[in-house]
Amino acid sequence: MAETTPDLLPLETVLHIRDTCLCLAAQRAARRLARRFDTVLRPFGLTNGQFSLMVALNQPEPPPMGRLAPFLAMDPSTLTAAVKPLARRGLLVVEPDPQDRRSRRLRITPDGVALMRQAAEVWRVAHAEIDAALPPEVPDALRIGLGQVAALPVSAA
Amino acid sequence: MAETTPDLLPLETVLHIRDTCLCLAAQRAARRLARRFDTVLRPFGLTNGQFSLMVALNQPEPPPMGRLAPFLAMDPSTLTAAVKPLARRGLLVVEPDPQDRRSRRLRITPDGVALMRQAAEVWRVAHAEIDAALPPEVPDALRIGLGQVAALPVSAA
DNA sequence: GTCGTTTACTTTGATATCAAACTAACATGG
DNA sequence: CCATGTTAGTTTGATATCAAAGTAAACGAC
Repeated sequence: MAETTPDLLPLETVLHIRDTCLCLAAQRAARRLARRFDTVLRPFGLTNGQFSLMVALNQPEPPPMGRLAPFLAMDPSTLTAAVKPLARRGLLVVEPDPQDRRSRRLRITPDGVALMRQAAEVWRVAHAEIDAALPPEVPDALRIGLGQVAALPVSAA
Repeated sequence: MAETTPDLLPLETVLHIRDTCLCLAAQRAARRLARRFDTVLRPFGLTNGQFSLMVALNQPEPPPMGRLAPFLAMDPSTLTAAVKPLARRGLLVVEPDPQDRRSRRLRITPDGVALMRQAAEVWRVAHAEIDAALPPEVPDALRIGLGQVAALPVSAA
């Protein structure tokens, strides 16, 4: 009787991690939501992340990248990369800040606004479907909890 | 007085999306958690996603990729790519299933088990820190809510 | 048996993600 | 001034992510 399987971690450890790890739970839920929004936004050539970024640009003053990255909880270099396809399509323009030439502000263009008007409507429909598919108390509970997780410090106290 | 800003979306629309979009909230929280676990797992050369995958391999029967992808809510092609660096390091081996040669099972190696024994301990510490940093009712509420989101169908009903 | 269909996975091409190292510009102490 | 330190973004290299198209094997109807 050949030994084909190496020793494993204790089963209880594995089940404990699988059932309690918030990182895994968040990744799974985030992927599922991302795929749903990617699907409905595909007619506009936008991904869920591009949509969220474009929403954040709807401010009277074009926000500098240094404010957007923390808001989206993403690395500055990720934002640099994310801007490129949107700028290439003319949905936003990158403007150096005259007051501080290190800083770059992202300004949504009229084309970007026009696209987002339509995209916001399909967002509304898709989000209503998700809200309706969850038990009524879940969406708000998630907003509160996810907000507190996003507000956690990057490293341990 | 030059017009420098194009028309924007209605402010109330933007604020509504920003404050209620579960997709954005999940992405932000997932990124924050991912970065924290990436940090503590870095000494082992593992990312949070690699850790979750390796945890899932601790089964008496090596699971086929076709079961792992849905469990992790990821695309099969993403799993194919994720396996490569782990196989290259000898932490797992890919075994064609003799019963169905289309199917491939992922078997954790003794090296993989040894690494995961250590990694599981830092996971425990890091996760306890996160639990402690959140209001006491939040972690369980998130587990429930995130589980229900992950269980949503990929496309709308 | 064999042809069409379905299933399991891979490949390709594009974007997403971050760490580390880098550049440019501001800021400040001397 | 200017030398030093800090801040804002970018680049590079690696992995992560998915859609679309492709390959190979199993299945099912006939």
